Amino acid sequence: MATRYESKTAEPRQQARWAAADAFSVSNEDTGRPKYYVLEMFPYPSGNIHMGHARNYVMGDVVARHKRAQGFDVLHPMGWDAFGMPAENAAMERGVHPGDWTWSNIATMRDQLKLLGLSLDWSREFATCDPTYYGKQQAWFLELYKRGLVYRKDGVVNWDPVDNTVLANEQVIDGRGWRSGALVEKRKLNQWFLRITQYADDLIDGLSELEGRWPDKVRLMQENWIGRSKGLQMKWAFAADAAPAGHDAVEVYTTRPDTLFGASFVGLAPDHPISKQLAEADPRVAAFVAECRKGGASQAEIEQAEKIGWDTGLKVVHPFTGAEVPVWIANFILSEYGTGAVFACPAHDQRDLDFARKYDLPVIPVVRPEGAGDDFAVANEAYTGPGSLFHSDFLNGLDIDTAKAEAIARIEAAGQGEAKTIYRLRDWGVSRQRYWGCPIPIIHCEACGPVAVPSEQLPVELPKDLTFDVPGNPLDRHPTWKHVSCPTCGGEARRETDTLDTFVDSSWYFARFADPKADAPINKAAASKWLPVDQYIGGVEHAVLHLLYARFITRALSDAGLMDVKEPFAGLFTQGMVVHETYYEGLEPSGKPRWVEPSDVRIETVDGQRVATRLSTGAPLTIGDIEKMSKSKKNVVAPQDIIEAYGVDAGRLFVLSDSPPERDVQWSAGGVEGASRFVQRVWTEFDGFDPEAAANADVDASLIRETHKTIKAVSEGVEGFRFNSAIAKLYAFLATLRQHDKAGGEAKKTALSTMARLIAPFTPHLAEEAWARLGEDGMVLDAPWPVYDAALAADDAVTLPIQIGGKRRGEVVLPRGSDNATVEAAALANPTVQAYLAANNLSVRKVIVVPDRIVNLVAG
RNA sequence: GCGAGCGUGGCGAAACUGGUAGACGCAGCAGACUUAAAAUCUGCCGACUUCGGUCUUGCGGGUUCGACCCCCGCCGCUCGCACCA
Repeated sequence: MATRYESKTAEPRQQARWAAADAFSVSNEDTGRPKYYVLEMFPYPSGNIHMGHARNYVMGDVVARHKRAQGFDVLHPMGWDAFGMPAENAAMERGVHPGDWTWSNIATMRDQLKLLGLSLDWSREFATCDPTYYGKQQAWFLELYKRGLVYRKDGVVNWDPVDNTVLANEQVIDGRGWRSGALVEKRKLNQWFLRITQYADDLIDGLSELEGRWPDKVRLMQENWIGRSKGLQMKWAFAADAAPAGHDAVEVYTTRPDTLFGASFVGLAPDHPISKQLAEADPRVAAFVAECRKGGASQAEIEQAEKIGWDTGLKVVHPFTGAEVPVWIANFILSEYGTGAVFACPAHDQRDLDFARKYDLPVIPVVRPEGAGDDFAVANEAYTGPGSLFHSDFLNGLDIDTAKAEAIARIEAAGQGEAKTIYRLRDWGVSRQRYWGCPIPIIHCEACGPVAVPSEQLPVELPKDLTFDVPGNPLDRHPTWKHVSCPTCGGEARRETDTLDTFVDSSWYFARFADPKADAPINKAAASKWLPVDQYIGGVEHAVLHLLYARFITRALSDAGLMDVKEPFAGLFTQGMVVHETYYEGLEPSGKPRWVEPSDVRIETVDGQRVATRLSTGAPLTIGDIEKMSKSKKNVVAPQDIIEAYGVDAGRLFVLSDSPPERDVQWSAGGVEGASRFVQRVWTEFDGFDPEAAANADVDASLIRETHKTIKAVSEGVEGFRFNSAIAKLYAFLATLRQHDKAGGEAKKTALSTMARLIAPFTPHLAEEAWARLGEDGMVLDAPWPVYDAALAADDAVTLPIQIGGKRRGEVVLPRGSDNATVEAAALANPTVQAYLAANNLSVRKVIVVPDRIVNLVAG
């Protein structure tokens, strides 16, 4: 009688074996084996491991275990992205110290994570809030400071009024703070910046090397974010005697110098220095500028906003024709982009056209599509397509690219401007007015200015004795911490009280994992062994945040000689979320649904409809949308509960089996039960295996074929990140094994041994138990990945579908590799085919044979 | 508005470079075992059908011996950027 598989005892037993063998610690010494670095985006210690984490880390674990079986030295570390606002919020709400709160969360989550049976090298674990980590960050920060990549400036910054701190451009989503969701305000502050724009070209150009190993989507998002455009920066001189004081020209930027002959006005941003100067002199201009600022901030408003303008009465001179062109102030011109001023060619730019139509300004087409005549005109839609120049003097007849080059050449020759590449990307503002972050290692001295903290004084540690009862930066309020003497002159000085954006912490942690205890920020030799990360796995939400910052910092640190790698992540996979149906029992008076937890819900099918009832009260429930698991909607399923009920392996299997990894997976109780059944059945196969049972030649041949087909399919599934397909093949292979449950001999044993090794990345505990039950040596963990043999997988006979005119009408079974003439003869002789042809009065005109696949009869 | 992606049974999905659409799982139905239920096992499970078949991958067209796959035009959904000159 077969025994039941007890995950509750088996899983801890196997985890203990791995721990006793220290199975996942990996050495920095050269072993002669190739290296493979698998990394999942490390978690913020928010309190508990949730399903999204679990899916992320299980995917990484599948890759890590598979690569190990393939003979690689696999580095698979784990750490904690431990600085951040929630810790300070907890301090304010509950009076706990952010550090205590964070470290206790880490302890909880580490235990939860260990339940998942991940092949992690825990000896390399660290948290970014540990001075042994952030002190090294301060060291390299100062290195970049020395090299001019860190600077301080007054600037208009994004201010999050809820978190009371500054945000970088990347951290403002739809005008709101990425974390708090509060509407972001503009403030003028003195801030520290990292010169990411210096790497703009390199960051774009590097993307092409990642083709194929990074999702196209992410590469494109980064490219768009950096937003490189090539164009012309040029001066439009004011007409004689008409210049405003202190200005002799308006400097504009354009990507369409080819359309210069179509210029009908020059536009200034409301914040342009000339606009401001005019506003000071004329209250009507001031009123107009104020009108432009009103409502400007939010996206929806910008979209709706009508174009408005103010004719300054000033005129500038066209560089080619000498004609006078009016200067307008317009609300749609951005002061932060380019020079904050443009020349407008309404015929070939929709915004300019909308504006020109409203204010009745000339619209002169200068590019016409192929075939259009001299009368080509635009109505209310600007022409932005390809074509050739006309109405344009010396540019007439040229195509757009040639005309651009020619216009630029003429302007440059005349000394009126030059070709220029500009970027949408701004420097990265890294100052945060918060306590729980890495202190910026700078001391401000009245006499000497900002001075780097000397290296022997690093790390600059955070003080512990603070109060969090008032808003604002607690560091700044600390009675003594900021008062220091100047390292240069010894005079009275003040520490920088801003801390670094936490995205700085996560911009180099992957390099620190190479040797987390190194004296240098990065152990160059160890980093050279392991980096780049071969497979990085995480959510798409970091496409232009973390992933861009990390690429920048890696380049900067390499240029500073701290490491030797430019591109940190050779392969990237962005995984989908874990989502769950929501349930609610009526609405609150406020109109919000009264959410009910899934554990309190029973789903039945009544008359083909899914009906939800509340278990505890029997009340009928409404089934809501399928959404990302979140506490507020109560649609959360905790990994620990699943492990308790079904075991880790069933949970691991389910999060990977139901959807492709890049897509969201919908959690369902039924789904995980199915996975749990699979675990049981696999065990039953191994447990019931009788090594003494007699072999059977026919069964052996088909088992061997299926074994090899499965090896191929599962290997390809794992390598191609199609875990769901790989798992489906494993289910199918189990069905095959079950069909031959009485079989014995070598073929059956090989099939089972292969099964154990193929399931090992997904259900490692079960695989170990099965391996041991089979009497194999050692751990399946160290067993080599099965090798596919095409010859053994090949069927002797193939079933060829017979199509007539592309529709399947019958089939014929023939030996594999039959020649076309044989196939053709067999198809034509097929009784079903003959009957069909006769019934429809058709005769065969042509026969197409795809060897071993299909035969198609063209009939008429 | 611009850019990218997606659309296949009741549901999640599969189909490798154009070659038997719906593998595998969930839900459902029927049966076996059981005093009964659960568990387990076996079978069925796209739609229509006069049981011969016919239709079927969002809609309309095209290319091809053959299209979920390639091309053109629509419709719908999701994501990213958003007055970037």
